Amino acid sequence: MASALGREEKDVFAAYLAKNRLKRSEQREVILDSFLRSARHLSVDDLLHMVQKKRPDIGRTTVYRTLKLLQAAGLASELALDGQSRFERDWKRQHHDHFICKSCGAIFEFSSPEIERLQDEIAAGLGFLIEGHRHHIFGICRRCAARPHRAALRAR
Amino acid sequence: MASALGREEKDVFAAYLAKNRLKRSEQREVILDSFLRSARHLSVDDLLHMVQKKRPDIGRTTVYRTLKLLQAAGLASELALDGQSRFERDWKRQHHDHFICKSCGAIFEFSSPEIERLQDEIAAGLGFLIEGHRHHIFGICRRCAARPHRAALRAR
DNA sequence: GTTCCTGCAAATCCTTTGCAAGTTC
DNA sequence: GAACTTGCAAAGGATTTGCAGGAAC
Repeated sequence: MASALGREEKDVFAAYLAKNRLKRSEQREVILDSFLRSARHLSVDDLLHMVQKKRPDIGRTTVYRTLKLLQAAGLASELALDGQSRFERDWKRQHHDHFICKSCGAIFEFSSPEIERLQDEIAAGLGFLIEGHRHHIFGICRRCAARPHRAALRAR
Repeated sequence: MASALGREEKDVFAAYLAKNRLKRSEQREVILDSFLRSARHLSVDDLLHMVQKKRPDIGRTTVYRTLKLLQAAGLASELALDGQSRFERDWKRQHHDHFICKSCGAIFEFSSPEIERLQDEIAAGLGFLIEGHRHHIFGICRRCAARPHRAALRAR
């Protein structure tokens, strides 16, 4: 099973490395594998911990560096959240944006072709060439809204 | 003229301080005044420099602290951009979002009631209570698009 | 007088970089 | 062997905090 998981992405990464005359390494393989198995929206620390369960000697620096490569290869995308970045799989995923719960920190995804279209129209009106966008909605998720005490507590 | 500029905002700030048993100070006045005169979307450094033209002894820490107060008073809002925050006036301004030119760094504003409405609908469908949102569009502005050399240069 | 402010220096937090040693090709 | 990687420690940059002295109320 392990070998089938994210096979396509592993191939893409291998091709990316080859094309750029970079080398494979066990660290990079372990990091990519952990990344592919992970829940979405992980922080560098989340990923580091997963990775270190398999190879405790892999350092944080290497995780940072490998995440950069994954982004360059089109496999990961970064979510710049406040002070800390989070990363999610990006290979062949449709574009989407995020709701972020201020109470529990959970991140939900949404997408709206209509919003995208409106965006494009507005940009076109300004002569602006869109390269990307980030649309974050902050609030309280359904679950936290249903538990006022805990929600209030976590929000500090 | 100076006294008329942002009179309402100055009153709001004075009221905020009073209500919270905080004290006025010349530093806070100079900082608010500079903030009100400024172009939009200034960084802490931009504001610090403006402030120090009038009072070179005012420190960066005080600017940070005063910006927090201005936000709490509803006079300023923060734009968390990548590594560096920017601040803009927020008193009685209609909500808007931002285009950011990756080439020259310029920030343009836009707003779309339609997008807001779609957002609200999507959130409602998820049982999510919206508290706010940030919608940033990145790309190349009309001016930079018209000057390919300079644009390419600045983009590094 | 008490409480709040200020500026400095030091501390944080996240992320990047320099470098010597180890790997991959 | 040449070129690339790694992990550590140190550096970076933005922002916050501890604290002693100074203002405001």
